[in-house]
Order: sequence, then structure tokens, then C-alpha cells
Amino acid sequence: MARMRSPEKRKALLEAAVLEIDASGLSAPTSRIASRAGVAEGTLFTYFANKDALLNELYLELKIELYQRLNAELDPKAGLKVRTRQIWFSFLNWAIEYPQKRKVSLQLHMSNLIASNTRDQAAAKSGAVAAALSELGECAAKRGLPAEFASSSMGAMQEVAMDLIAKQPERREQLEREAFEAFWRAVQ
Amino acid sequence: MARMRSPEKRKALLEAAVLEIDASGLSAPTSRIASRAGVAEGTLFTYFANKDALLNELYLELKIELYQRLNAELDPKAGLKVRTRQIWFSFLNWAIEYPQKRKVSLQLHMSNLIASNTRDQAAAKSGAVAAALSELGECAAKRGLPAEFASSSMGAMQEVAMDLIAKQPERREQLEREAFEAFWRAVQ
Amino acid sequence: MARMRSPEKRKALLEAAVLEIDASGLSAPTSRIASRAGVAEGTLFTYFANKDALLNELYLELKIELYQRLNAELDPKAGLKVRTRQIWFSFLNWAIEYPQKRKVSLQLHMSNLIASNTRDQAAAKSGAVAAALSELGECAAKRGLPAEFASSSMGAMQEVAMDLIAKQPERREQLEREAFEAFWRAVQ
Amino acid sequence: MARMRSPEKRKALLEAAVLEIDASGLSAPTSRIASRAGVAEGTLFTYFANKDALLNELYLELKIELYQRLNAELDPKAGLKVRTRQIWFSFLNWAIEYPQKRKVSLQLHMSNLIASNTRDQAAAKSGAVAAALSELGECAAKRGLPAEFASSSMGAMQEVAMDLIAKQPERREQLEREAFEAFWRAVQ
DNA sequence: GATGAATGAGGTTTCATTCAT
DNA sequence: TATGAATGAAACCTCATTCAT
Repeated sequence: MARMRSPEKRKALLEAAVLEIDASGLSAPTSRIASRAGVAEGTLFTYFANKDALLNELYLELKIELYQRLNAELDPKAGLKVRTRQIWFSFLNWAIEYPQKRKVSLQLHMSNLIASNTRDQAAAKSGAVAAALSELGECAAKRGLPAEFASSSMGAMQEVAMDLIAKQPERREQLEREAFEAFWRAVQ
Repeated sequence: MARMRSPEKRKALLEAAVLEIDASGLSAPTSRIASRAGVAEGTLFTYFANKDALLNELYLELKIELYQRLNAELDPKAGLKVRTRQIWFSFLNWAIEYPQKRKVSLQLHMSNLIASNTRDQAAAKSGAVAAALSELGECAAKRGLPAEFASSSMGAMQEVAMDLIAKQPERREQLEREAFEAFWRAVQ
Repeated sequence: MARMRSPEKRKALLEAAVLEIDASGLSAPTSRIASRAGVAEGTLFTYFANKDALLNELYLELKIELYQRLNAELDPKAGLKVRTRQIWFSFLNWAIEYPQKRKVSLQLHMSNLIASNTRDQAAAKSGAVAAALSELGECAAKRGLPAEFASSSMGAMQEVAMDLIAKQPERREQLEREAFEAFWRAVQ
Repeated sequence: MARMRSPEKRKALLEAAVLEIDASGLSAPTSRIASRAGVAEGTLFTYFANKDALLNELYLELKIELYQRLNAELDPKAGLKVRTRQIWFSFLNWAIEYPQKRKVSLQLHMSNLIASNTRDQAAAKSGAVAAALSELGECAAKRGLPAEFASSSMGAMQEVAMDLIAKQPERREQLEREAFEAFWRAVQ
């Protein structure tokens, strides 16, 4: 297993997994994932030790991709509200561009299949995003709420925003903006 | 003349389903559910036509239980903020008292196993709660957000509150209060 | 089990069995048979020791009913061809009048569920029919064929006639007649 | 590169199916069929999509085997009676050589598990046999019987012949001959 | 390394039969 | 006696994983 002969096949398998899990849930058969990736059933297991490993690596990959994007679009020198807004929009854009990835990421997050080790590795990649959210957390802390309150609320309110946008895509920009303001009021 | 179908066994099966699904997800085997309920494998199917039916009835039962509680603790004549706070606390208390039921209810809600018919039946039981949330939606509407924004946000922020409380149960009361205020700022 | 409280229920069960087996084959569930007969699932087993017993008794009943009819319409003093023709028409009329009974009787006959004991009991009821057929068998014997040849051929050719009549019911009379003549040529 | 699906295993499964169905009827469990074929339970389903498919393919295979044999032993240039006799003996030889195949073929034929599509495919293989039987049907037609009368009668009388031969195998040749003559008288 | 046939444990569901009421 | 809930052994089928090629 050591060195993967073809990183493309690995990627194809992860992408196929996203599509299959989106369609059928976490019980999507490995055989379907493999065949959608265009490889043989058994090949999947030369890239991933077992289904659990595939799921954990997929989770990590999705988190890393997202954090890379968030960090790329983040100006670390800007003021807190500006940075918060940047994160807000970056995430929403990603989630709307790749709704299946977001849905699968969420399913994996809530399942009990993702090892705490994997969760830690994912968290370690948050970079400058974490810094901004922690700064935001301090505001909340003044009100007597734990520091995580801010970031958790952001995730939660983005969830809400996405659902609304999914129903009225033509109002996307306005909904993103108004929902952000609502969120900002909440954490201030 | 014959042994009558016992409501206790039905209840035992639904409760066992909650525990098993909490532990293993929606793919929890019917055999495990039956055995945890203390009945034979086949007995489950005298109470529910098939696994799907069990899941749908469970969803309905959980929703009804919750709505009954929310409505019982709701004063329909009180002002909007008061009623909103009543719903907020009632729900949190239920969710904290029965974390497994809440988790299972959520999983069922997100799955594609619950028939729209079942969802409608559940919605029909919301009673005065629905009235309060719709009134709250009108506020949001003034800001240009859809009416659902308010109720969705409530759910989302309660989610956040519950996570925090789970981590610091001794601060429960304060966290509930502060999170409510944050939520209230968001929807005003 | 000794004395049946209600012969009507027994009859209802046997009739229901005919209909269910006609529809679903010998694997028709006892529960469906019982419910079509308008009695409880368990009641079936107070009338028949088990499914096998039900099937054996049904076979016997059908054979007896048929033989009674054949014998009733048979004039034992008539010539051989006349008697043969009487049997031929009596049977065809019964089979066309009760196609389900005939189909079920055939299925039971071919299955390995009917005990040889049961088959013997059925054969014992053939009465004057047997006499006519055995007389007919003697003709065949002259040609070097076993005595059973005649009766077996009759059954086989009636089978053929019924299929043809099922497809062209309006030509029933003619088909019955011509097929009989063909059969008669065969055994002469 | 991988192990290829082996025609031998497929054949072994079909043969095992014949034996099991002969012994226990169409409800013969797939697990017994697989184990008699010397493969694992699941392997059966790599060769046949499901039990129904297995049964349909088995039916087709049996019909094709029979028709190939009948056609191989048939001289299309011979006179009608000669050809009819050839078919008569070919079939009887096959049926006596493989009594289980014949019994299973009959059971499948009468069941409602064989798709009309499958029946059509089987009929398409009848070749020169069909021609001879249809020619024979024309004789019957002169007597006012439908064309199928001849072929149906042949099947029916062969059925009779086989039963007799099964009881007195030592007289096989004579019984085959005499029964054929009886049949021929019937259809002339 | 890649393939896909082979495996068999395990999942859902059916059903003949028993037995408490 | 009549009832129908309860039982659990099978039945059919799926699927993660292994391994011969």
C-alpha cells in the first residue's frame, strides 16, 4: 500500500465516494464507489485499508480542501468583522458550489465512524481561520459564553443560510448578506 | 379471546429502536432492536409491517411527544418574546433530558426514509408552537429574510447551545439564557 | 381434534385452500387460507394437524367429489363405448365447471406431499368408473399395452381437450366430441 | 487478469438446481443448490441475478438441450409419419435418460415464474421439430380440431408412455412402439 | 499493481406452529 | 373451541473483504 501507484485513482475513488454517499448515505457499497470511479472492486482496497479508512480519509480531504480555500481568501491583517465576513462568504460559496461535498462532510461529521484522531488532524489544518474565530470567541466570552460559541454559531447560521438559498437561488446575494448580519448581531 | 397486542411491547420496541439507532445509526439491525426490547425477532413485524414503517412511526412518535411538551408549557396569550423563550427552554429541556431521542429524531429527519405523508402528519401536531414561530418569522420578513429564517435559526442555535451544555453541564442555566439572548438578537 | 365442532368451517378452509393454491401454488401460506376462510390463523390447526394434513385431506376430498359425480352420471349397464363417453363428458364438465379445483388437484397429484396412503384411499373411491376403465384396459391389453394405458390416456387426452376448450370456449361441444373420437381411436 | 467466471460452475449450479428441484420442488432453497454445486451461498448470485433468473435460465437451457437433440435426430426430408416417429422416440429417449430434467422442465413450464420472454426464446429454438408438428396439425385440422391438438396430444401420450415405461422398464421398446401407434391413430 | 470471482456472515422478512387468553 | 400474538428457523439477497490470476 505504501506508495500509491496512481494518485489519480485515489482521487477518483474519493470523488466517487462523495457522489455515492450523497445519493445513498454512508451505507453506499464500496463496489458502487469503485465502479463509479472506473476501477475494479478490489482496487479500492489497495488505496484504502478498508471502508472505514476510506471514510476517514475522505473526511480529512474535504476539511483540508475547505480550509485551504477559506485561508486563501482571508486577509489576516483586516479587522475582525471583515475577516469574519470573508470566512462567511468563502464557506458559503464553497458549500453552494459543492453541495454534495458539504452534505457528505456533514454526514461524516455526525457519524461515529470518524476517529477522534482524524477530527484532530482536520482541526489542525484550520490555520488563520481558527485565529479569526478564536478572536471572535473572545467577544462572546465577555458575555459569559464559551469561546466556541462564536464558531459553532457561524456554522449553524450558515447551515440555515444555505437551506434558504437552496430554495430561492435567485436571492442568493441578499440572503447571504442579511443572514450574515443576523449572525453578527448574535455574536456581538 | 387471544393474547392481545400489548402497547407495552410496542413502546419497548420503539424505545429499543432509539437506543440502537443512537448507537449504530439507521442501519441498526431489526434483530438487535427486537432483542433489546425483549421480544423475538419475528415479533417486531407483528407490530410494524417492516423496518421502514417502524422508522416512520418512531419519527412520528418522537415529534408528537416533543410537540405535546412544547405546547403544554406554552402560554398562547403571552407576548412574543415570552412565548419564544418558553419554546426555547422547553425544547432544550427535552433535548437535554432525552439526548438520544433528539439525535435519533434528527437522523430520521435528515434521512430519505421518512415519507412526506409522515412529515405532514408530524407538522400537523405542532399546534400553538407553529403560531408563535410564524409570528416570529414576520419580524425576519421585515428585514428581507424568508419567514422560515426565524424557526430555522432557533433550531440551529439550540443545536449550538446543546453542544455547549453537553460540555459544561454545570453552567446549563446560564448557557441556555445567554444563547437565547444571542438568538433573539439575531432574529430581531 | 376428534369430532369437529363445525363441519362448515372445515369446508370453508378446504375451499379457501383451493382458491389460494390456485393463485399462489402449494406454498400458499396457511394464514392466507385461514383468513380467506374467515377463521383465525390458529383455528386451521384445530381442523388439520398441520399443513401437510390439510393438503392430503384436500386431495382426497377433491378426488371423492369427482368420483361421486362420475359414478352418478354413469350407467353401469350400458355398452363400453357409451360408458367411456359418459365418463369422458362427466369429467370434462366438472373440470370446466371448477377449473381451480382441477388445477389444484393436479398440483397435489404431482407433488411429493401426498402420501401413498392417501393416493390409495382416493383410488378406492373410483367405484364403477374403475370397472369401465378396467374393461377398456383389456382392449389395450390385446395390443400388448398394460391395462392402465387406457385410463392414463383418457386423462391425458382430456387434459389436451380442456386446454383447447379454454382457448375456444364457443367450440366446446365440437371439441369435446372430436377429442373423444381421437381418444377412442387411440385405445381401440 | 482476475479469476474468470467459470462456465463449469454455472453448469454445476444448473445441474444442482435440477436435482434439488426434482427433490423438493421449485421452493428448493438457493443455499442447498449452491452447496450441492460445491460453491458458497453467495456465489450463486454472481452467476444469476436472483432465484428467478436462475429458474428462467434453467428452463431455457433444458429446452435448448432437448430441441438440439430432437433436431439432430430428425430427417427433414422424410415422410410425415417417419418424422413424427423420430420426434416421438428422440423425446422419449431423452426423457427416460434424464427423468429429473424432464420433471423439472415440466414444473417450470407450469409455474408462473417463467417470463413470456423466456418462453418465446425457448420456442424460437424448436427448428425443424416445429415444422413437423405443424404439418401434423394440419391433419387434425381436417377433422375440425385446432392445429395444436396434434402436438399437445403427442406430449400427453408421451407422458403416458413414460409412466408405463417407468413401471416396466424391461418392456421399454415395445411400449414405446405400441404407444406411438395409439397416438398415431388418434391424430389421423 | 490491478482485477473481479469467491466467500460467508449478516440483514430483512416470511411462515408453520404453539400457546396464553 | 376459537383466537391471534409470539416464536425462531429458514429463505433470499447484499456486501466488505480476500485472493487466484
